[in-house]
Formats: sequence, structure tokens, C-alpha cells
Amino acid sequence: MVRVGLTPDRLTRAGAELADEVGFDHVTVSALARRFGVKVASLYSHVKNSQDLKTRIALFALEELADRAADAVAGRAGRDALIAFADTYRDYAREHPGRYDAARLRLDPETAAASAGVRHAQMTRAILRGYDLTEPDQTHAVRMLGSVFHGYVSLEMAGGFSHTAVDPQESWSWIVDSLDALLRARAAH
Amino acid sequence: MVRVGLTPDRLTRAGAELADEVGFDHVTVSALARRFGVKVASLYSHVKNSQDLKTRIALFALEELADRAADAVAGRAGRDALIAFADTYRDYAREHPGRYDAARLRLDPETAAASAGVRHAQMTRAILRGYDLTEPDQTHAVRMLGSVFHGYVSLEMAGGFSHTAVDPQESWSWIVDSLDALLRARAAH
DNA sequence: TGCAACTACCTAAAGGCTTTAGGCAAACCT
DNA sequence: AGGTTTGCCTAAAGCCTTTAGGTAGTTGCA
Repeated sequence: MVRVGLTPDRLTRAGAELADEVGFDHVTVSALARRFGVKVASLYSHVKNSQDLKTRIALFALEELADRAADAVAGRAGRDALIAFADTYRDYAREHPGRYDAARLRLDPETAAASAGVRHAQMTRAILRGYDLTEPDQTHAVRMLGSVFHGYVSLEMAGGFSHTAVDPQESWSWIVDSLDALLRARAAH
Repeated sequence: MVRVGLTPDRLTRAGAELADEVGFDHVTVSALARRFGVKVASLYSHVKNSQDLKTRIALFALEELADRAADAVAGRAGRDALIAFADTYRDYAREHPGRYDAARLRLDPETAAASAGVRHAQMTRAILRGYDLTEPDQTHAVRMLGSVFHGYVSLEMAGGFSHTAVDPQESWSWIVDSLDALLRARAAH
């Protein structure tokens, strides 16, 4: 018996890599056990069950993405911050499609409240501070930005933009530009 | 032996109902067989496999959604058409969450090309005609609208907006309004 | 109307994933 | 070194998928 050195953390990271390779919903306790050269049952000492494993991967991805976004936004404001923030999401999804899908897993309210998800919301609000919106417009705008970013990235990942000749990068820039203009137009003064 | 009268079509419709009740990714050949009081293997004479079943449900949902959207948009233009179109998506997702998820299933290119998905794109373009955009702006706008609608609906379904006091309906109206303004601002003349 | 052909549903079985229970041996602690 | 902890194991049950081959309703044609 060789003792590979499993821990919840190593399982989570390996699960994230596996997700990027085979897709988040093909991440299974069995596949992960195979990847470690270990019997399936062994993993159940480290994670509660399949759902638990997926949740851990989701939390990991949320954290990683929030870190990247924080880095990207640091020292920027207004339009520059918006672009950097938006690009972080899109780039992350292109680089780590499985992790990105994981980050979109439905978490139960308490888990979500304790997750890096709240940092995402905070960062979005921080960026919007540069646009001088009043409540409740700021909340509407938070929701709009989340919707566009998530929506675009998820449609692009699904191959929804591959049948036209128009470069997805151009559309992305056009959209982010448009949002910037929209938010400036909605400013309080 | 009683002969329930299974057909691919009945299975697809029942599958769509099942999806609304238990969620699209809990739709399984077994569950569907149970629902018809029939042995699992019997379904395999009517659908090729689990993937085939899900694809059929997806195509059905796309069709149903396209029909509703076409109805909603008929006789309207500009802002009115945009609102009606947007509301159709959101209402459909609220009324039929499982079917809505099904409609978002990744289809292989040929299947997608033969699906009602193309009607969705055509309708979006038709609505944008009211805003007088030039290419490639129109393509960018098609992608933006798709992103916002899909993104908002999917975040709302996931419960992403439930922790704030702000009414999701208000945010939705604000966003659609904003998009209308944005598109008018981008008009060619 | 009766029989042949078809077809709808069945039983059986194999393979995969999940999860729990209980066992052995490696690693740590004193 | 001895005892305890704990990491990985075997075994087994349950559910889902999918294929192969059988039986009995149903249909169509003479």
C-alpha cells in the first residue's frame, strides 16, 4: 500500500484540472480516483460525496477568479477598470473552461454567502463607483454587468458565435465599450 | 402487456415536463420509463440513447420558445418589440425552468443549424432592424442581446439576485430600457 | 375472417458511478 | 518500541445506461 497523500485540497485542485480537460460535469469521484491511481472508496475519507467535491471545486474556482479580477482591477478606475474586469472573466473561461463552469454551480445560500462570490459582487460595485450611479441604479447595473459577462462568455464557450465571420474579440470590445457609454450616460449628474 | 403507446414525440414532451419538475439534468431514461409505467429498455426503441433524448427535448424547447417569441414580437417594432422579445425569454424560463435549461444544451453544429435556434437569431436581427445599425454593429448587437437575456435569466434562475431587496423585475426593466437607449445611440444616422 | 408480418414492450445481463461498512497496514507520537 | 491514528483497501448494494434477444398485441392483406 503506497499512500499517495490525498487531501481535500489536492483532490479539489486535481478536480479543477480534470474539469478543464473533460468538462465540469464529467468530473466524477471515480475519474478522480483513477487519476490518483487509487480505489474509489478511498476518496470518501476526504470528501463527503460527489456533490461535496463539486462544491469544493466551485469554491476554488470562484476564489481563483476573484483573485485574478482583483489583480486586474488594482490601480485602475472607470473604463479601464471595466475593461480589465471584463477581460478577466472572458480570459479565465477560455483558459479554464471547466473551472469557469464550476464557478457557475448553484450553491446553497449559506455556502454562497461564505464564498468568494461576495468578493465578485463587491468588485463590481467598486468599479461602478467610478460611474457615479445612485441606488437602486447601482444594483441594476451590477446585475446587468454580471448578466452580460456571464452570458457572453457562456454563449462563446458553447460555440454560439462560431457560425459568423465576425471576430468574437471585436464583439466583446464593442459590447464593453457600449456598456461603458451606457453607464456614463446614466451617471447621476 | 398493455402497450402504453410510446412514441419519440410523447417521450420528448413527457421529458420536457419532467425537466420542469426535477431539473433538466435529472432527466434520465429511467425516470421517464418510470413515469410511463414501463421498463427502461422499452424506451430504447424510440430514442437512441440518453443524449438523443436530451437533444430532442432541447429542440422541442427551442421550437416552443421561438414560437412564443414570434407571437410576442408580431406587430411590434423598436422598443416595444425589444421588450416583448426580452420578456418572452424571461417568462419562459420562469414558467419552464427545465425546458429553458434544455434549450441551452450544447448541440453539435449540424443539429444546431437545423434547429429553431436559427429562428431566434433571425428574430433578434429583425428587432434590430428597427434600430438602423450597420454591419458589423448589428452582429455585435445580436451577441449582446443574446448575452444579456441569457445571462440575466440564468443568474436569476440560479437565485443570484435573491439576497438584495431590489426587485428583479425592476432591474430587468431598467436593463432592457438601457439596451434600447444604447441601441438608439448607436444608430447609423 | 384468419394468418403472417410487424412492432411494442418485456426479461436478462453487463458495465459504470455512488456510497457505506468494515479491515489492514503505514505513519506518527511518546 | 508500542499504541493510536488514519490512509487506503476489499466487499457489497443500489441506481443508471445500453444491448441482445424473446413474446405477445396489432395491423394488413388475402
